[in-house]
Amino acid sequence: MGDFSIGQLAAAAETKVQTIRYYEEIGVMPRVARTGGGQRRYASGDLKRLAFIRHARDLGFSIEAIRTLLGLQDRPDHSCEAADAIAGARLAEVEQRIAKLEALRAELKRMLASCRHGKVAECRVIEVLADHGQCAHEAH
Amino acid sequence: MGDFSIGQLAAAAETKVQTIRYYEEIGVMPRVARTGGGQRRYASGDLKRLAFIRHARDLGFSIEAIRTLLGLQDRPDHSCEAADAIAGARLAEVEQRIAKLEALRAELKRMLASCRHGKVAECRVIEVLADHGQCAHEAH
DNA sequence: CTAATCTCTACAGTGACTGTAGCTTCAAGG
DNA sequence: CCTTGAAGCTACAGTCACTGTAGAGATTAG
Repeated sequence: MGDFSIGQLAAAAETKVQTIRYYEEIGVMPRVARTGGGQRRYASGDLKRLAFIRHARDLGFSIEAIRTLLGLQDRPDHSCEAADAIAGARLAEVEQRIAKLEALRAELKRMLASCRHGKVAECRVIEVLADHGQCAHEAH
Repeated sequence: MGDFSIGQLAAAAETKVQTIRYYEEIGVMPRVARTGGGQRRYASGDLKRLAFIRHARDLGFSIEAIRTLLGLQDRPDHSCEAADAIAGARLAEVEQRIAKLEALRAELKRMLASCRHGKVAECRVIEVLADHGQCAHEAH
């Protein structure tokens, strides 16, 4: 069971060294024991915690949400309702974001398709940007 | 035609007053004339420029991209190639983002669907977050 | 023992705003 | 003309989640 330096931990979790120190500072990673010279030494449990955090971040959870999820992990007997609520909220966010981006994609495609690739004066891309009224979708 | 205060301009463009001052500071909005007492007074051309910026921002263009697009507007005889390139790059970004979010949505749905809503100890949501290996998609 | 690599702290910078404090100016009503 | 309340002014701090830098000290392989 490991006795990693911060660099080894970073490599193992595909993170940057600074990010780990930042996580320690904001309290989502623990303040671990130090060598005589003051360098951090991590164990395998710390790697698991960091992997959890990174994975949740990759899924777009905020640090605050992760803080709650980490807190839940420490109370295994508790109902997981709160975890479900957080994941559910994240799903709703993602679905909204997708809908918005799809409208945006359509708009950009339309813009690009109608451009005749001539002079700026008659460029549809510039024109559409200048006049919201020419947008197909009112959404944004 | 117009002789707006900053508040009226903000209302007309559905922006905040501070945002307009920020745009002035970073040089995408002009430093306009002031009243004797030092308050900004805008004309209709300024509203058009602000609307252009806001619309482009709503479509997700960065301020740097917008700076270039605004520069192009001032050279109507120039080819609009650069504008097309910027819009094309934005479209590619949006498509990538959508693909990533769709993978994410699938992941979150799977997580939530397999949770039995019991104790934290056997919660699939927590479990999947802890172990990346349980993800269906390797993408992220 | 030395040289190369790593790690340390502390702080500044990113993007695109947003919010706050403590003032001054403006416009409308009396 | 005067007051009052809303709106404007500057300057700066805060947001989020890192990322980068400087200048020092620690560790490790040869």
